[in-house]
Amino acid sequence: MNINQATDYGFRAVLHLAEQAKGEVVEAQAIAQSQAIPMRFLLKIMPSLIKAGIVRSQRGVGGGYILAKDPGEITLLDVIEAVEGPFHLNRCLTDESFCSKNGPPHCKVHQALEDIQQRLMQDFQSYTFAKLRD
Amino acid sequence: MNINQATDYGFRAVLHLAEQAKGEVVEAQAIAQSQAIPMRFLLKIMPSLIKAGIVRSQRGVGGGYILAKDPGEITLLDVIEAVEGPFHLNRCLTDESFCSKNGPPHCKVHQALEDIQQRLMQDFQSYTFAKLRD
DNA sequence: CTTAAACTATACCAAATGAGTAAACAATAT
DNA sequence: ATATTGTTTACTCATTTGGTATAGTTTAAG
Repeated sequence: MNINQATDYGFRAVLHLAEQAKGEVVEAQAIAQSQAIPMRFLLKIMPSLIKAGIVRSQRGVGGGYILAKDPGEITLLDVIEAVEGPFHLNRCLTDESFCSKNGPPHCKVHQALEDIQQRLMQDFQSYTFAKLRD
Repeated sequence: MNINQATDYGFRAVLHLAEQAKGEVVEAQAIAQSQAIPMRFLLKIMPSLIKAGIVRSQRGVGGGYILAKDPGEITLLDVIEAVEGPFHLNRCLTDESFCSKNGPPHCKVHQALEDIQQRLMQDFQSYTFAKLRD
């Protein structure tokens, strides 16, 4: 029941980019050092942020990373789902077949978890990197 | 970022006990069958519910499990913490040394996660098994 | 048009966790 | 005494986690 390390590093990488002057490209090395993220590991995480449309990259000399959209448009949930995939609190919410009481009506536990999950996702969504940066 | 299977089984085991007439002792076999929980696995989970003061057990012929307190006094959070241990959304909230930006003032991400975690815990706490049972 | 500085894609690895099984043990009602 | 029921501990196997390594691709600059 916790956010994994890759996602945590993702948060900090995006936050670092959000703190730059607009248009500033930052190389992996700089992100890794300033955020205390193992360089190689960061390089493995970045592509998922790119695929999710959160970050853009530039290769070659003078290359690096830059946000693909305004920090106000990027939320904690975006980064979580970019790195970890679709958000689910319980595997019975991922795949009905895991629910020992599946088939409508769902069991009470299932229903409660679904509601809690929805509120939690909204909470994660309410934090943009513009908000976090300030 | 999800609740593990043991905890999910814990929820359903406690719910099953909450659905019994007051004073009714239910044997592991019956819980396992009615909730589709592997018997041996259930037997391994129950002691943590007992240590947490949620359930009591009775050994020997005619033994089994019974809630140690009123279903209205047992919350989803109680079961989660009984089975998984203390609740933390991020390892930097468990152990400061994991936070790349530790030392006050905490980084913005840390602060946000702390707030989200607190609301999530309150949400889990707001579901009692009396509520779930009905 | 070569080169060095970046990122990308795979593959690999050790340790931890997850999900479940097994066997020997302890308590208790009859 | 004994069969029944929970307890404890250990074991197993697969997956995930967190991280490293290596070979490759893109590109600015000389």
